[in-house]
Amino acid sequence: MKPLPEQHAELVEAAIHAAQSAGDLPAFDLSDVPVTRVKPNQSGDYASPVAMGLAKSARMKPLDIAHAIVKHLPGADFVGAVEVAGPGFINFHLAPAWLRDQIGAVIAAGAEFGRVDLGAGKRAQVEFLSANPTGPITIGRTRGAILGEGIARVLEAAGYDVEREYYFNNAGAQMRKLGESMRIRYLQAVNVPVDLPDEDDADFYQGDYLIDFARALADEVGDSWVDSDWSAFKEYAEKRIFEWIQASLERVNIRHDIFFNENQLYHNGDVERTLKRLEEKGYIYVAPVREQESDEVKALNAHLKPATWFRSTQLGDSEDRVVVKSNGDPTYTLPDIAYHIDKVERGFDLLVNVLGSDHKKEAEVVRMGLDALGYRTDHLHVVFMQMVHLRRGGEEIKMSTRKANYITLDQMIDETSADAIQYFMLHRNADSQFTFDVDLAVKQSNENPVYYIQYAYVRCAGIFREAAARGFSDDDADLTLLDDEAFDFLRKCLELPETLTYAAQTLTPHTIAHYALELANNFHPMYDRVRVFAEGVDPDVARARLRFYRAAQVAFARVLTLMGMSVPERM
RNA sequence: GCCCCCGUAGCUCAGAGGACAGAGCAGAGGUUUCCUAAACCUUGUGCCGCAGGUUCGAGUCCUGCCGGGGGCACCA
Repeated sequence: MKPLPEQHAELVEAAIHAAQSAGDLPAFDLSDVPVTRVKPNQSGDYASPVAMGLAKSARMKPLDIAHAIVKHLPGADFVGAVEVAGPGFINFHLAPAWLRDQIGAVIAAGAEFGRVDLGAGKRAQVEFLSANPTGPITIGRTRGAILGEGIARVLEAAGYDVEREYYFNNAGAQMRKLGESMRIRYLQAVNVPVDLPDEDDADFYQGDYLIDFARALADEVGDSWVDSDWSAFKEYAEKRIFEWIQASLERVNIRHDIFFNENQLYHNGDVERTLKRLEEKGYIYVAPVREQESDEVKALNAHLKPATWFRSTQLGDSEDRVVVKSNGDPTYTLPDIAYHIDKVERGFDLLVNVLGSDHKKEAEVVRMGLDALGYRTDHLHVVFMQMVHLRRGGEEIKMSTRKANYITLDQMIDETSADAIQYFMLHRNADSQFTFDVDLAVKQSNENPVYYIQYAYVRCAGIFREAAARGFSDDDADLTLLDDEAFDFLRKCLELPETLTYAAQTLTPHTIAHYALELANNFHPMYDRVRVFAEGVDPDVARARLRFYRAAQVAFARVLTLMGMSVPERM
């Protein structure tokens, strides 16, 4: 279904052209026709303030323009009463008959309800999580995972063909440290004396999980690995951690389509090729320090081993960036540019990358790298997210990843629920910090939006259980008997297409969470008054209401699914 | 120092250039012969950080300032 604001805008545009042809409006260029939703305390459902904006170019009073537009407005099944109000607003009321038909339309759409064709025929890729396999998914990474998956689902609902990708690096220094840490834990497990690095050692992974892995490994191979070096242990730890990550993700219904290993960019020569191409374009130089440094600094550092620099200042950067260190190893930047070239060359229409806001600079430099080589980057969007704080018992919990002072996704799920995590991780704008309140997430009351939303669906399901028990059917329901309050709720349901469109365009899945809460907010008070099986309800009215609740149920199932939440029949 | 984000009700936060600024929670009081009370009803709250500007119209866009957070590696 096309969003209603868009449908109204098309009518208004047609009306303006018709009015111009008829001489009721002068000729002028028309850009976008604005249509907004009308607030509940105003008259109408949708409104266009277009007349005010045209007053200058048409050299007419807004009210006269509005009347001219209304006069030439083409008919449409969804348009009921139309009025001009205030300084020149054109207010549209949805047609009652059309509204009644939407109940059947929503039911027929089912799981597809609200779908829009914004991305029809287009391919999108969402890269998210992309954490190196050095440890389990912590609460911060969870936000990235839920956000990425939320964006992917929104894009799918907006008609895109979506691929989910996980980019990882299992070759760098961090992985070597992991292997070393694992080796130490293994030696401990087989009772070989070994110095345990102290807890401030930045090279040592403190997590208990390595102790568990080491015990398991010792049970498996005995002490036959005591002379192995870090790489064997790295392999083992990596395998176990990846299994763990995927099992955790499975619990929140996240499955990536592609796992992209940074290594392949080295093996297939992409990294080297990227460097060469940048060099050919004159963006590369080799020197001990940045070429912008003073002669004094240069002379002072002339004896140092040179590094390879990307002249990003030519593309507006504040300083040039190292792409190959003086020891010959590339920095993260170079393979990252190569990776993005690969992504762009795979021909997606939309590329989304979910990153922590500490990667802002890096993302800019990668974009500059693509610009330098002439790749398009306008379809590349990076969604940055800020940190998650954790609160339990009214107190903030401090977390540090390396020091094993973290909380894993698994722990969070066990302590709260997968549904709570989905909702809370999604409900705030990505680029704002937010605090996950463990106590609130498990609270079974109206303080907790998770249950409030799910309960709306459960209440619908309850009605149909009752109907089945009584053998009462909604066939041939006469919807003219349906209550105004129910239609108000239906109007809210019909906002899903425009909400989805907006969420997809701005890559803001939190708007869906807000919408879901609004929907529940509109539902419960109505449910309280619009009863199906209560004393004194005429059977024909009951039939109409039952039919309506079928549509309401579809709407709640849809928003819950969009948020990755479960759709419980009972609570 | 440079860059990014934020500043809206007591709290947490929505807000897509349009009409009188809006949700949830917290506070106070009430509701159950009825499909689950994980619910409902009633009730108060705003110098939208400050100052300019653009606009017919600014919480929304621009500039400056103040306050808070984050980022600015030959780490990933």
